[in-house]
Amino acid sequence: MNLEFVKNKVTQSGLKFTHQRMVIYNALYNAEEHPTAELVFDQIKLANPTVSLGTVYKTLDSFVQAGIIQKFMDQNGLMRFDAIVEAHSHLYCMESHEIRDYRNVELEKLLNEFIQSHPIAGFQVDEISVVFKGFKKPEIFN
Amino acid sequence: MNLEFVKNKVTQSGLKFTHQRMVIYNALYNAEEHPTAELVFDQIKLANPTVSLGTVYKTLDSFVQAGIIQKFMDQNGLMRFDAIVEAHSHLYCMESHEIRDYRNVELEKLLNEFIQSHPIAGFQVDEISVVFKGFKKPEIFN
DNA sequence: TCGCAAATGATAATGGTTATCTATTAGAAA
DNA sequence: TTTCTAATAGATAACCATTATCATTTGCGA
Repeated sequence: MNLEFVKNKVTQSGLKFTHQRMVIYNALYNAEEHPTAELVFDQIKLANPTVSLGTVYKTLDSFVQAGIIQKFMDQNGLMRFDAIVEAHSHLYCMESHEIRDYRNVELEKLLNEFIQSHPIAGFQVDEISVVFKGFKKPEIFN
Repeated sequence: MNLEFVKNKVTQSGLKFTHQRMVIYNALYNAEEHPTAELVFDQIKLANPTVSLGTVYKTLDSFVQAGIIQKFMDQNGLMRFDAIVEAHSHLYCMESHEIRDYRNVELEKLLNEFIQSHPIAGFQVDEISVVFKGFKKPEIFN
């Protein structure tokens, strides 16, 4: 992971660049799934035993405020974080509760066109998020 | 509200019919928004002061297990309940945090066709839920 | 009407998240 | 480089929606 890249990410929004922020951004950026604060904490604590869980929470929240990461609530009420800021949909496995990204420009186009041509009375749509619920086929999903 | 309708709803899935279940189903069925357990509790407690919050939680959960209502997690990590079991999308107001139903058969058709023609490798989709995030126009939305 | 499994009510426990408060530190200014 | 200060980190307690526990009550089939 490029230190300069992370430093720029953190600094660009006026946040001070600290070791903790470096490590936490890094862990999130490299995570396969959409980790909770606790999962990020577990990921970094071996190499950084002095970083506290509270700092992980606060740091992730700072990143969200700064717009360099996203967060969302999963079906179990856990806050999950995501280094990808672009709009995207999710796959949710109802068995394993895993959550993966799903991006498809055709789908985005389809939805945008739909909402353009079918405006909702009394409501202005800024963002459309789709969750595909189902079951992963284990042999391929990992 | 028709007592027989509620009684059938509750009984059809093998649940015993109690006063509490009558009152709780009723409150949910007539709710405009998608209430939390606590909101349902507030709704019924004046007329039913002996019903406990724990019972509301347990009862709503029984209904979900029985398939006669739905539940979902909102963006703030609150569990919300919904008497409408048919698949439908939601409007989420980022200002007031209100959640409303949105049903559109064209949209459902569009999404089903999309997923038919664009199967996701390693994942079997059973349900598609869409959240339109934006802002309500107060004069119309209520 | 009886008997019992299911449901209720009261209460405590859980656990993810947030708040608080003191010590530390990044980064601007001198 | 040194100094200064607001921002940040760490430790800890508090919060609060939800769940678990358990004794009591009750719907409903026999």
